Amino acid sequence: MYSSKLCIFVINTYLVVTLSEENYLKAIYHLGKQGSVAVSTNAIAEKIESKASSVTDMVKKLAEKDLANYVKYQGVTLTEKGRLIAALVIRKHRLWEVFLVEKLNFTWDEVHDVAEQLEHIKSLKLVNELDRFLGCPTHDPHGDPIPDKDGNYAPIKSVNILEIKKGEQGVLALVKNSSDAFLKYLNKNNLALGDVIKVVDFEPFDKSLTIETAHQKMIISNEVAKNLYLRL
Amino acid sequence: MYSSKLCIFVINTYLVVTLSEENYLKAIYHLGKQGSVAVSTNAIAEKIESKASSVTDMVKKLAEKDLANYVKYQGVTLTEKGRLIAALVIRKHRLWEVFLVEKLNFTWDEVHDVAEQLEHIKSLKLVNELDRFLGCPTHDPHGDPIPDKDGNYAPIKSVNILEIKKGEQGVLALVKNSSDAFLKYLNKNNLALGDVIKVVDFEPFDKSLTIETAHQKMIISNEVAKNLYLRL
DNA sequence: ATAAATTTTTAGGTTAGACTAAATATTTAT
DNA sequence: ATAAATATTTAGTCTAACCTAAAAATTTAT
Ligand SMILES: [Mn+2]
Ligand SMILES: [Mn+2]
Ligand SMILES: [Mn+2]
Ligand SMILES: [Mn+2]
Repeated sequence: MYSSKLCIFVINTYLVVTLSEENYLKAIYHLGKQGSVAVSTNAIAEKIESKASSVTDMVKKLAEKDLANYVKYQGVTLTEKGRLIAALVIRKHRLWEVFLVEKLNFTWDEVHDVAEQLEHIKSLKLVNELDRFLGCPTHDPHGDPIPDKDGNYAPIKSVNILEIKKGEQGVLALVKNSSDAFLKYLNKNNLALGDVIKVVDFEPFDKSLTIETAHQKMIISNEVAKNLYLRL
Repeated sequence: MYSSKLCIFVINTYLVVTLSEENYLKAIYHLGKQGSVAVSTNAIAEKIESKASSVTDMVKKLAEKDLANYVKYQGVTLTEKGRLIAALVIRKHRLWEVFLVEKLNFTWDEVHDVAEQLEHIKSLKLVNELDRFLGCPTHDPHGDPIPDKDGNYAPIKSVNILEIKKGEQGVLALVKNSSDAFLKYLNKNNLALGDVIKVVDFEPFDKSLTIETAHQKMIISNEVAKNLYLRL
């Protein structure tokens, strides 16, 4: 998907991207389908918890460095370079999350803040050795795919639980929301990645769902259901 | 050595110390016997590769935060708080160095730069779990002691090879210089931590030393000898 | 004891990355 | 089509962490 020439370029320029720039690239990547769809400065500001005016400044700098495409009033996309750097930051983030859960006894709701720091550590050897040490995992503790060293990952094949027919079941493979509140809700209700979940009933009134797991039968709100993805 | 009240205080204020402040605290700690002996702004500037005028600014800020004691023209020492924070940063640095060597196939000359980044990651759980995961090591890959969670470590009991009598031997336990050049010299000459080294002869002319290991007999310069410490 | 050399501080300036408030462009509603 | 609402950019500030050059203090040499 990315040329090896580009990879080598990025590897060499890699070190001159600041922590703040990495966070912007990541935000644009996440908001705009890997940076391919234009995102507004406002959307970025909200994601990054800053102000639109700060985003305008930074986005100009990214365009200057050929990491983003920016047209006034028309939003931002990523260049190939920008997209690859973003993917490599996300790769590190997710590998560190695996490390924290698998090796250091963190729970899936504890890893994100620390991974936000670790994702900025700059060392190619570190990330590649970490990958090897963890057994080259393909998914992080929340079911998100881990990009390989070229920034690529297999397309997600899980489907939202709301699109599954009554009576059918699947394995919980991905949670689309990694917020503390949501993950703690799942913990409290004994729902974890890998659980087999069966859709028992759908309530048209509030669009809630009755589901059944090995442990229990329970009702989940539409809001919760939106964030649960199953592998069939 | 540190009161637990202080530890709790530091744990709570910990997060408001910047990366740059941590580096200054570490420099003062290393230059002035754990910060107990006054160090000059020039010495700090050289260590940190900055300018004395920048150090003066920062040192005022550290004094402001009650992390350092600073009297104009008379150098800097650390307060108890400053000393503990410095020790905890060094703890992280050395634990990460162990991790890199033991788990990620780094060599002892490759770890320092990455550890310089990792030492600033802020998470109490991370450092304590890392410690446990590594089996609570007491020394890093260069033989330096690892402070415990209260910042304490056992006094070093190794002795410089120049102080050992002809004919006696010991185990290489510490290298006082972790520069790339020095560690690569040791690699090239097959000298590693844990090796048994015997002092065969001392040459008064240039103060060089003839030593013998399991693999070889060789001459080392006084410059090299100064950095080798043995456990008897 | 005084002058010279050295060290340290002060004064003033730069840059990255943030902010607020005002100006301008775009979108939505009438 | 025009006005109102919303989104975005510009202009001007701020702070942390650096810097250089000049001033002041301290140390060393005569
Ligand atoms: Mn995360
Ligand atoms: Mn995740
Ligand atoms: Mn080191
Ligand atoms: Mn070390």
